[in-house]
Amino acid sequence: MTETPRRFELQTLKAEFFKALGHPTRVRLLEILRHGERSVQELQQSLALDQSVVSQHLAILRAKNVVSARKDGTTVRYTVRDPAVGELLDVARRIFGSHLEGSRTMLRELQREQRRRR
Amino acid sequence: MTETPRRFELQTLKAEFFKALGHPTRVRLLEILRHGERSVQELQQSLALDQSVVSQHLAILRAKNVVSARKDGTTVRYTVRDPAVGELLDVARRIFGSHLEGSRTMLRELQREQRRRR
DNA sequence: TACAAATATATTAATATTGCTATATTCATG
DNA sequence: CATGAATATAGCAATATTAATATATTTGTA
Repeated sequence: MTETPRRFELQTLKAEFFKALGHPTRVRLLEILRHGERSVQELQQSLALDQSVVSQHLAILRAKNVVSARKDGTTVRYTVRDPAVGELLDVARRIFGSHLEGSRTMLRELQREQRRRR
Repeated sequence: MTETPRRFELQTLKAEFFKALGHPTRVRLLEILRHGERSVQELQQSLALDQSVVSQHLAILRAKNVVSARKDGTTVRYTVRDPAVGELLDVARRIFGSHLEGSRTMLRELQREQRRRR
């Protein structure tokens, strides 16, 4: 019953978790949610995105256990499940604050890619 | 010049970074590399994977500036660019250590999915 | 019951990522 | 310069993710 997950599976879990954070919209959602509970509507307004888009990304975060939902009448309020998620975001911020050369290069590349795609 | 919002791009950078960690093989690579420099060969042997598979994942980590490569004769040695990456892995570990219910559920789901796929 | 508000889910076409296998590239040495 | 060793990259089919739109579901209220 207390069978410890094999190493491989643990790493898959971690990977899945990181993958859940691997989308700009979801990062934006979490940057808001880390400061407290928010309804879908509030999130939608903050991000200025379509309702279904927001719900879809929230569903992904829910599926990966990053956030949890609480129903209150017809509105659903989301919270970050573990405050450690905030730490992840902070660490990421620090990383891009520190070795700027790398991130600058990445920025340029991202911009070039985006241009190419239009 | 239309100046694109800076915040958005920062979050895209973060997302790209997390995406780089969003694969079991890459998590495994980083769990080794965080303890010090390793050659491709060493990594390949530790993970028991094909050479080209390892190189491909290393290329992705390089592209996202997670690791850097140093050439030494015909062998290439990789290191983690920022020790903060180790912190990310630790935080992830803590997350899966704490709210076990969630991760257990995720584990079961992952296993079910894997079975379904065969 | 009917209706509106707030969310969620289904569908699907466009893109992106994976996992292979095969082929290049780079570098040291005879 | 031919060769072998260590890495890297190309090419491509199979999957997975995304974005956009349409449709459901759930809940409160008249």
